[in-house]
Amino acid sequence: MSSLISELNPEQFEAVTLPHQSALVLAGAGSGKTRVLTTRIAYLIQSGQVSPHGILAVTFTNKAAKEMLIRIASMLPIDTRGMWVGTFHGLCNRMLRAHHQDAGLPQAFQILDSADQLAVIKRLLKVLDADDEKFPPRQVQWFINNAKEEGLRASQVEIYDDFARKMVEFYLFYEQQCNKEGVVDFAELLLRSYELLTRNEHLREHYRGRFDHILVDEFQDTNRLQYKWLKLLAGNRAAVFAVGDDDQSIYAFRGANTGNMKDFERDFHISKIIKLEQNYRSHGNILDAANTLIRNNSGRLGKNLWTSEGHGEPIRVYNAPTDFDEASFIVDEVKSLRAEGVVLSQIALLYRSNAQSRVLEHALFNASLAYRVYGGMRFFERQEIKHALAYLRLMANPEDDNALLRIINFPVRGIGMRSLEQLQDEAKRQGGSLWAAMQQKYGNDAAFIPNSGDQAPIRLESNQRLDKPRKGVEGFAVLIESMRQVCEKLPLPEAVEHMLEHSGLVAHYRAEREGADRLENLNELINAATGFVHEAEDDSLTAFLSHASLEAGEHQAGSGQDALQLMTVHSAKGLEFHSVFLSGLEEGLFPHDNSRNEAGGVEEERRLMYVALTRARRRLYLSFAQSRMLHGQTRYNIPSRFLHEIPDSLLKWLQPMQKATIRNEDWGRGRQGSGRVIQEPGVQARTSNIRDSTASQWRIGQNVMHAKFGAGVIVNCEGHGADARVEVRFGRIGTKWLLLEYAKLTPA
DNA sequence: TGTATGTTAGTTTTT
DNA sequence: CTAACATACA
Repeated sequence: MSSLISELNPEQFEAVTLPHQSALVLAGAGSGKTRVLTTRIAYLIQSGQVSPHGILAVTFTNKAAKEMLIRIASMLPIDTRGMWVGTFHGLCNRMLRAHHQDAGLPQAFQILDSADQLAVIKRLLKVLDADDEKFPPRQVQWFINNAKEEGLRASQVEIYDDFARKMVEFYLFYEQQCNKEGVVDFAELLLRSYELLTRNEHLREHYRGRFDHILVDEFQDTNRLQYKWLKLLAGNRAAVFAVGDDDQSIYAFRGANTGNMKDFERDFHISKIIKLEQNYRSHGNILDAANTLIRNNSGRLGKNLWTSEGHGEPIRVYNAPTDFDEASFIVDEVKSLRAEGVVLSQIALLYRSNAQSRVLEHALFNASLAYRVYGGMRFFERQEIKHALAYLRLMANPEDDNALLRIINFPVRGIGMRSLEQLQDEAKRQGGSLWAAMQQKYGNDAAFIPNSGDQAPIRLESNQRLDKPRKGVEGFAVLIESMRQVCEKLPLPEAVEHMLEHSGLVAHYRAEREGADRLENLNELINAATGFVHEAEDDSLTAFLSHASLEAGEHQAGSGQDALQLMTVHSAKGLEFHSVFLSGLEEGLFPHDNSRNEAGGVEEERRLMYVALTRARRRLYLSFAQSRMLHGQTRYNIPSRFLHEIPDSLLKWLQPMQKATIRNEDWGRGRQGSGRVIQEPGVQARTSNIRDSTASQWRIGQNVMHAKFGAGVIVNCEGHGADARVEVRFGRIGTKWLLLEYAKLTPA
């Protein structure tokens, strides 16, 4: 026991050993948040205050949940598999599976991921003959999810105009369709579970009696519904231990509600907030930069990171003429870092939006530096995997129209629009699923399924193709039903293999020119099933399908080789690196243009910046480019306001290497007025102070100052003499056309 | 039914 | 500029 808690600092110790009461722990970046959370769980169990059974710990990502379980297992000699540790969605799924009848769901209900959900909505809008100009499917999806995350059913949504009326109508149809098919989307998992506990007093009391301690990770990311769910589950008995950091709330755009922290204080009568402010990750300068920056936000709960380590190196800032130069600067620095002995996997290249990775990748590729981009297509989202899963889903739950439509003619088996329309009409007439309509049309199971009942299972040798004798819709129905019968009796991996072979998927991709990768992925699906059977408590097909929906899998097969890490700032949250390059620090990019109009948008961007800064342990580079190719156009941006929010004393402005291509413009020096130009070996001073004022004082890309609007950059020029006008992009105001004769512009 | 061309949008993302 | 999506055509 003492070994568990002996190495904690006083605040961590207090948090870990808190008696049975609800608490809010404000855990700064790198302050040992996960450690506190898992150590508390171990402490509670080891000290006999609670059994593993009485704990519920919830996180947002599968990765975090897995990490938590691993750490608990390393501290305690217990089997963690039965513990209620998981994501909100995972735990809700678990609850709904256990009480599917009470929740009004079929036993094998399937989970729709976002893409599936969108497909259902598109289908529905088509059936309703909705104008997809006025009602884009994505917006309908957004509306429905938003409503659900507010805890509202279609019948409960307030209708304030015709548009909302239409949206609610779609929502209602969508609800009915999902119920008919026995499918639930992500938000539905939460909402169903919430409603189940609300309505069913018996169950509510059961779970309230069971969970003495509820622990919540990344509490600042909870949405309204998740908060209500927690509150409902906790009742007035459980101790809720919420850990979070309001300064790292970067998901408001998807419903995260920082207000939950303040509500939590009130609703759970939190008398004292424990703050973890000692940072074990970064050197002082980095923390000072982050602290100063975030102080510009209002309504913070308040927190200041500190370290017992020294100041460390200054933060390096680089002002590049173009995005291309910025990339090559990064490449050069990475090379010298590597020469100093920093491994590539400890270096991160961060950017605000994915589009920015392109120019970086290009430069890295040319320099033959190994890199890995995060955030691409994930395993269970791949087309071929989606197809395979659709077969499995249809076998598990034939009412799943979405799955059926995906594969009824894939691989092609001669089912065209006409047969499909007939089927859909029939389904509409019956008010049932497509599968049901199929049976109606082609007779019931017994009539068209060979070898059903108690006879020996169909023998499926590789030379015997089931889909050969019967074509079209009937053939498809026979195929699915016979595969279902066979797979029922097989262990999961073999069932998957059987399906892959007999569905024709393998043959299809084998015939395809570019199908090798897809075949490999299909093979990997069998491996995934094998792995799942070994790890999971429940190794049924339904459980595997839930797993596939809830856990889309690692982004890419980690090649394992040492490589640079490229990712958005969002995906870097929770990670740390020896060295971090943050590129594209420009107004319009970071903070992003689209955030400027949103309420609290810039503050969220600032929190994002805060997250970015605090990823670095030892060395931090900030860079921006004066011109950048975006959407096929060259954009001229001014440096990000965030750069100006970091004290000069922490920064070291690097100078570009002198190259033959350097243009004689006013780049290559530090921020105006800073006067802090520090030379370092290998880096030369700015090219020249001499400006050719006669030729073109005002040129595109020129930085200027305006008395009223402040710093800007010229993005366009036209006219001559008294008519001469320039278009200037200012940070906050946007772009303006100014007559040179009147606007008092000065070069900056 | 698949290809070919045109159109349009283009933050962040986990479940 | 590109990639994804949609509509048009063979």
